[in-house]
Amino acid sequence: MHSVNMKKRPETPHCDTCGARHKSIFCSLSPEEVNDLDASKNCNFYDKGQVIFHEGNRANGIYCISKGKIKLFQIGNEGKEQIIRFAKEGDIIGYRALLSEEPLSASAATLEESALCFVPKSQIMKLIAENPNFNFKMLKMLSHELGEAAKIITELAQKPVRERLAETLLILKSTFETDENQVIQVKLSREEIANIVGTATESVIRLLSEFKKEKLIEVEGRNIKLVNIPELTKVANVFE
Amino acid sequence: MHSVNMKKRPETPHCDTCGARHKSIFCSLSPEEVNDLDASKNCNFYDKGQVIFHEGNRANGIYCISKGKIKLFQIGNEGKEQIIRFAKEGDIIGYRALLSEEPLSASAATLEESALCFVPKSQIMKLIAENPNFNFKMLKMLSHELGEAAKIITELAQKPVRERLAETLLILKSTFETDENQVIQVKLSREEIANIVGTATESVIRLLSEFKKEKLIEVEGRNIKLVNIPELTKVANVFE
DNA sequence: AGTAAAACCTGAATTTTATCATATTTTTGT
DNA sequence: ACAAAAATATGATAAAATTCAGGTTTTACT
Repeated sequence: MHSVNMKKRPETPHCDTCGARHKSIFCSLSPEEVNDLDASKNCNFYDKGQVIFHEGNRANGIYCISKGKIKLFQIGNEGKEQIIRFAKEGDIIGYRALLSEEPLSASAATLEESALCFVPKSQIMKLIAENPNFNFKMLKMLSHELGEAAKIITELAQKPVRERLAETLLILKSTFETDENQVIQVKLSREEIANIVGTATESVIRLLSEFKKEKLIEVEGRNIKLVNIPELTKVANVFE
Repeated sequence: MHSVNMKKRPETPHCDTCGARHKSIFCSLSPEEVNDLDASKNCNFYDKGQVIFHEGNRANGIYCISKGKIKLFQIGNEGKEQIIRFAKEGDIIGYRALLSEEPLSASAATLEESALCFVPKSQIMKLIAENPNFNFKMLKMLSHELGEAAKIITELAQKPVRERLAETLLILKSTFETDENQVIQVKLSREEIANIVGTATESVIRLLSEFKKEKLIEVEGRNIKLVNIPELTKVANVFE
């Protein structure tokens, strides 16, 4: 038998008691709806670096992240990865293609060991149709994401690499939090950081060294510690 | 009395007979809903270059474009305009902020004389709540836009200016059509084109001259004629 | 029609960023 | 533990793109 890049484990939690659900778009479902959701879902475990879905494929449902960290990315014409956004515990992915009825616009891969629950299209459509609150949350999430995307467009178009990198570090902080030592709680390669910022890997390496010299950050392997956030904010040239 | 940058004219059409409505998200409303819509709307006329709404303000409704062409843009930190998207007859604008309940993420201004109907939030919310078809169209539009934004992000991050400009011309063609002479049906300054592409005005001027020399386009003032679309597509480096 | 302002154009200098080459360190697999 | 592979680092060079400066043309306004 050929090897499969997905492991199924017995300890799948019921949606009712799933911690991730309480932070998710499914947080305010009725007990009955939660049961329905649980009955329709399919939970799977993924190693670090595994692909969950591929750009261009059809979307048959969405994935709710029970545990772990995910990157969503497109492959540009020269084969270069562009990271579009991140998702973590309680986030859902794959909804854009599902709702637009277009092929998936991005691929998704895990950044660490993760557990994701697949929820079929029918279940999502049912919730949209029957639960106005859920529907409204969906509209809100989509339009929020659209606003975030517009911000990124303006920044990519107008800011130099140094500013974009500084801002990326701050965005990573607000997305994944920092521990008690101000270390960003996600491990990315220099190449992956470059694929967020939209630059060459060497540029990221050089600029991170600069930031280190300037005592803005400290670096230990893939751990990045934010030492001087006010100054980093200045470098990022953001005022909001 | 101070001058007001908005003119009201008597010949406002009823939504029922409005040509733009038939191309819009309101196209499949019931006769009763159309009456409701018409009763709630407020149609206004704008000169070329007038601002319809300002980034950062609260959204109290959406605007449906009855006639004309609109640019949506953000102002970057150095005060530079970044054009995020365009809208034309039958399109709506302002829905993102309305649905996310965030401040407007972009400003909107007319590119030519335009007529826009303002539809208050209550009316939109009623349609979303009571017309599942309308609601679904809304979800579809938002998620489609989100996909377009993701494409733009990858292109801004990865493609050189020359490719982006070529692609921008092709996008303008598909958004605003060309006349029988292959002239793109929108008039933009070189600076505005630069503010789509994310580059300096001089770069746009230089590259347009290049394209002209290479017989890809012909230029007469702000009219751009696409002479060799297959070759322009190659320059744009797009394959879809 | 005439003048001012804005837009457009072009060249040269400068800056930013990417690429290439190569060395070192770290990780991975056996 | 070891070799191989991958990731990180750094310098040198090249390419891309912006900025600046100076024109010309076009548009707008009185």
